[in-house]
Amino acid sequence: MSNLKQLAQSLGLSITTVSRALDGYADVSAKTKARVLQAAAKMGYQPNASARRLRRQRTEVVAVTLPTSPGHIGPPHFLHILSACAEQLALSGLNLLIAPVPRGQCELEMCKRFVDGQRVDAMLLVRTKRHDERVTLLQSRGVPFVTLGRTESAQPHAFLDGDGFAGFRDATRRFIADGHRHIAHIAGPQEFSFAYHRRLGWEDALAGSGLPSQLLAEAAPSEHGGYAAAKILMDGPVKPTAILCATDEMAVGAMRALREVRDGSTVCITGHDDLPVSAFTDPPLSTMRVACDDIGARIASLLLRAINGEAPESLQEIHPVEFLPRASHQRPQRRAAND
Amino acid sequence: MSNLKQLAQSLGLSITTVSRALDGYADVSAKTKARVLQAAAKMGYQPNASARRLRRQRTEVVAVTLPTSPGHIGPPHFLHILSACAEQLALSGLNLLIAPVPRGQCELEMCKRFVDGQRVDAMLLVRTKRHDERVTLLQSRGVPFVTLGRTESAQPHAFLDGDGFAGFRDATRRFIADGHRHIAHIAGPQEFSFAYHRRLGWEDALAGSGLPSQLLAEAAPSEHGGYAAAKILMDGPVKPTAILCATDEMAVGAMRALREVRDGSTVCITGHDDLPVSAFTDPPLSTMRVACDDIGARIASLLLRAINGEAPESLQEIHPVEFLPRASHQRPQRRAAND
DNA sequence: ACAGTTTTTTAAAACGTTTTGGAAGTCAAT
DNA sequence: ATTGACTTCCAAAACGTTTTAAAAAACTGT
Repeated sequence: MSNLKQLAQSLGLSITTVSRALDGYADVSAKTKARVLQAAAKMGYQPNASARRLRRQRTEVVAVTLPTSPGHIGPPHFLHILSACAEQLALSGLNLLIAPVPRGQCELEMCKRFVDGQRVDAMLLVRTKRHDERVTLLQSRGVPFVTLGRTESAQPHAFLDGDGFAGFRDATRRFIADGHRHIAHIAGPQEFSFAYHRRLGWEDALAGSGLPSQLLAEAAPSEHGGYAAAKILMDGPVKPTAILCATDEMAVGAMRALREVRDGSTVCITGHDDLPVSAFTDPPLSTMRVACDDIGARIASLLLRAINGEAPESLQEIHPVEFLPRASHQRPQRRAAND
Repeated sequence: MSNLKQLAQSLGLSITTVSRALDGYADVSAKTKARVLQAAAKMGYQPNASARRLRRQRTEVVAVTLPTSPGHIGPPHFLHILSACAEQLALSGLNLLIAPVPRGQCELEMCKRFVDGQRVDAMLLVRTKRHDERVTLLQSRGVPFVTLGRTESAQPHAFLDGDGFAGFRDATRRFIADGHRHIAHIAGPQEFSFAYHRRLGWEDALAGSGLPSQLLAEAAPSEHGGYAAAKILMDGPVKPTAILCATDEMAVGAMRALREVRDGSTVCITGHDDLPVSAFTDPPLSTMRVACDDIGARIASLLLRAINGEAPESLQEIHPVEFLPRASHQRPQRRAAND
């Protein structure tokens, strides 16, 4: 509505002086500075974002494209992370822009528009694939970016990841120690980095104990995917006594499938992500989470450092995954009597 | 990277001609247009967004601030809606910008920055309150906007809402018809428009049958809120035999509280929103949803019409709410044997 | 070959900011 | 009074588009 020119005119000052006063330069007298600040506050002046961006050649925007699988938007736990990340970025004057990817459009196209249209200073990539063309694109364009989850890109890039391999390996070992011999895994689509590493962890533990790893089902990372996969596993010749699910959502689906098998046996189950709902399932779902309270903030910090030109090699973090024991991973015992 | 000037130079044309060719004006010869288009495609030219916005005086951006309650981001079902909305907006060249509100910052401040910084052509408001200061702000600024949920603003504004009143009234009547006499309601914070109307619906049905409406508990719209509220209700002097929860999330929490009461009785329960998880709880949660497949698209359409200057009075939609019967609202019967 | 008409191209202004490089004013020291 | 240093201010350029208004070029029919 109001712009610098009007503000300057109303004060009898030049545009330059007003601009500098607002930006807190030292070469404007204390008196005029106060006058300008007051007037600006009174008429609610806010600099026009487009003009500022055009002149400054930076947007102060970090974008993340949010993939929306058919009828399903990325796991809710992304949003907690993004929210924390936005909060931290805001401290440095950066805005986080979440852009849902329309079903028709491919995500790469969207990245291209952001980058080539110079709409962003940096990008955040979630749902990274082992071979991710978004990474290739951004590397070729020289745009700073951070991925949530590793990739197998030849050229190093900034990322933050949880140690899904160790998490699933250790959880599997725990089942083995508990006497389980038929331990299944409901895996996410293996092109995704996170799903791949989790499967590898499960396999590694089984191999370490000389157990076979044929109780594997791959499915969409949703309740329905977990449900369908568990159905298949329970209909197989060898019934699992324990199942590790790649995500909590899948575990919730799988639990329903297990309830539908009424042979008196109990199948132990675990998930990953610690969704809010997981503490409220029946039985409460034992799960895992990246053992770091502020992944969001850490990602923000990586982004800032990437924007400042730090080398990708020094912007890579892998955080341990912690196990959250609740009821669902334990053998029946007196669970029914307790909770 | 590349701009119009470079493109024009490389073609031996003026900036004007190139620009007009790309925009498909009729006053540029077919031959040169083809030449320009080809060259632009080859060097991957994308107009600089800031420059274009500055000149055009519009941003082609619609923003929605996403409130993030402490440690909790707005219900996941918002995101489905937003995603569909983004998809539809994209068809008209508009981008949907989701901006999580940092915990420290108040949402109103954020709206102000968007509006006064001329960062948006319109805004979408979710989690509307009965008396919403964001509405007042936007009205005073004359910025087009649509709210998801009514408000009690004196001045009319564009909105889309579900008929939560009728939904909860009818669900309550259904319980009454089933013979229930102690029907509780776990309500959301009453400053929120949706929570208020749902409670009114419940009360209306009770009053219509001469039943008292003292079995009311208000709580945060989360699993934990529902859990705590149900605990209180079940500890009261008069135990409910049925509970309507304002949201599915609250219902999930309440179901856990009900499981912890082991007196052999079964309490019927319903939610609202039809979250993905609700079909997988035990028992599957009977719930409600706005009976409209494409709320997101409808919101997008309202936004576009608001941007085009249509009067708010003609941009108000209230959609019926449909009941989704699953198992949780039914008296025990042979539920255990079925699923 | 010329005026009239239509098609095709372009120079220049504008959008609202930031920033560069001085200019004008003030003050102290000579 | 003049110099130099310092403070305070400002004109003008620049960012990359779109758009207005007009120039140039290419056709008409005579």
